[in-house]
Amino acid sequence: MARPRGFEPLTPAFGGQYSIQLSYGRVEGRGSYRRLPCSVNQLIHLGRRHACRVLPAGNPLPGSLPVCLPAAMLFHMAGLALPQDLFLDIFKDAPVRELEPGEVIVSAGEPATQVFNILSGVLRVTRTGTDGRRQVLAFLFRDNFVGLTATDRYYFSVEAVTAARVACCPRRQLDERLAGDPVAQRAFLNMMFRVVEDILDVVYSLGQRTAIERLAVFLLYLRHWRRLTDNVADDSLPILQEIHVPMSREDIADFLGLKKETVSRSFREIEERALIRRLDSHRISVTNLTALRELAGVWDFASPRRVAPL
Amino acid sequence: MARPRGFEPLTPAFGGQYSIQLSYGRVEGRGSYRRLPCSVNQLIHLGRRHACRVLPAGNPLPGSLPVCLPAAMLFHMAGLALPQDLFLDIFKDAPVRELEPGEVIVSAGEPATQVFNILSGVLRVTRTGTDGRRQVLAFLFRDNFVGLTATDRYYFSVEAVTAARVACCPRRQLDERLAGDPVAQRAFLNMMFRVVEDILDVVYSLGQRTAIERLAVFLLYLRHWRRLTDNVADDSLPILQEIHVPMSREDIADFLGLKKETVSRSFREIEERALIRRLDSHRISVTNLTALRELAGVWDFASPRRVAPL
DNA sequence: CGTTGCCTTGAAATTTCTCAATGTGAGTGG
DNA sequence: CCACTCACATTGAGAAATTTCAAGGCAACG
Repeated sequence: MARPRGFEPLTPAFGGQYSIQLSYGRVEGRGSYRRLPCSVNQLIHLGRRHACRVLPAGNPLPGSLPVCLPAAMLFHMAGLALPQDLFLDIFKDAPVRELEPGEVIVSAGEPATQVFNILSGVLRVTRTGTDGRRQVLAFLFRDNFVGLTATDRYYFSVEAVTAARVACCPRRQLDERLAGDPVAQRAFLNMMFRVVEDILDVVYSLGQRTAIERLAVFLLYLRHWRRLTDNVADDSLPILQEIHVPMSREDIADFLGLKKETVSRSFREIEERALIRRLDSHRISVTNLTALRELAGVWDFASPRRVAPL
Repeated sequence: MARPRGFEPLTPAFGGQYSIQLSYGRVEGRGSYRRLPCSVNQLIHLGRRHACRVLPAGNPLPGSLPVCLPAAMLFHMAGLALPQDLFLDIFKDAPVRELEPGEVIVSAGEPATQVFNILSGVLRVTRTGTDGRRQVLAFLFRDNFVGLTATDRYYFSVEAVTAARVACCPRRQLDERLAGDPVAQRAFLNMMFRVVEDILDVVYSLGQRTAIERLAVFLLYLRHWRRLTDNVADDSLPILQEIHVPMSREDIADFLGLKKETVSRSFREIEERALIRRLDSHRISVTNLTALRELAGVWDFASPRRVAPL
């Protein structure tokens, strides 16, 4: 089945129920990557020639409602291995899963039986509404941890953005570890504080910043993570001049609360202001870091990550 | 000094440094409520006749940057007293502070020495950027707890929206309590999970929902809190038909990432669709709850608040 | 060398914001 | 008791930002 001109390709395969989002229209059905849930003509007749993406329908969770509710516990670790990350030893002998781009390791609605630690690669944490709108809640990098929830089911999905390696550990094991070790539990709690702070920054961004400012913050955020994952101590090292953008424009858009076209245009505007140069669509060279920071309103993310001593 | 026609009144007094925000323009200076930091003519000459509000300048924190960084640890308790809220006894003999509307109990940048438990009234948690943009991170209701941070300074401000009563307790006391009682610490950790879930809902709202949808969610959220604070068991009780909106349009706007005019217009649109009636500006009568829930995409907030048993 | 899977760009539509003016209800002083 | 002021709230009109829809562009791949 050839893709008609103007149609965008579909995102990689999922299993199960789909909703096809055609900017405001919606069809439901079953299908997989190569096989559309309905004919292309049917899509066209639905009013728009611009089928965008196939998303798994956001599953309403038992006892609660689609999206606005308890979403997830996820969390960023401090990045660099800090002394208080004491509970990490549970991952020492844990089995490692190799992920292909697009592969799903956590599906919203499934029982939350496992927790994960990212060894390499980039993943995204998403929440999709029943109407197909998707919010990327976070990107996960090396040494990030994800999977714990307050309730017994995941309220978010986690998919690989790039090829990735992930250590998997039964959730019960973590629970037991924390129950038996108050120090580890305290470390865990401290990390939660940082997570909350990080998410509140996202709230500020989404609520107050303009599109171009959000993108500027995002670029600095990627630069920051690059620095952490590669253990670059010096902030001014030339290797940091280039920012690697592993995720698609669509992922960025869903993270920043924009549309992919707006993300493209914001990239262009930042480039026109001579703050960056686009080497290719996944590599950015920063030509004026100071101005980029000013635009973002953020100097650096390497702020007090260390937790106040107990 | 008479207020010229067209000018909006200034918000109540703060101490210290101010920034006057006149939609995009900005002056700095010192002053108090009645005495402007500069003459009205000076304001007018700055370009716009529409002085809006006096805000304390968002203070850049030492070692980090203005806004995007570690913002705050705050958190919502489950509302109803749940068995796992074991650490609350530290507030039993704590001194109680009576707050007037607008009174500040936590200022961003100050050392984080106290934690608070709300006994009655409504407060708001805010983060203000150096350019005067303000994001309301959360509203606090009865039995909410606020004040703990990962670092030793507050990264947010807390002010009273209505008259309120707040129990104050030294932070050290809470730290000691948690250090000595793993069960309380686990309860605390579980509450943090719920906080993260709540905040991620806000992220979804700000990123994906339209103005009118955000307002619909917000109304349901207020209804939910009314239910919790007043211990209304039955969701369909007529007392819940009326929603009390204690905060100003500006507060709502800064919470939802909109402007106050947009909030007003969204209220009107929801009213025109016959989902609500505006009794007065602080009281809303819900005429079609089902439709309101559909608009919000949220059925209820009373979802799994209880944490999975340890 | 055409297909595939993104990315970019343009133009028009829509939403939200800005600016300005007016409305309202609760106090307040004459 | 009656203006008046004050502190918001509402509304309208035009501007700006963002999204929608449409059409190409480009690099990788078989």
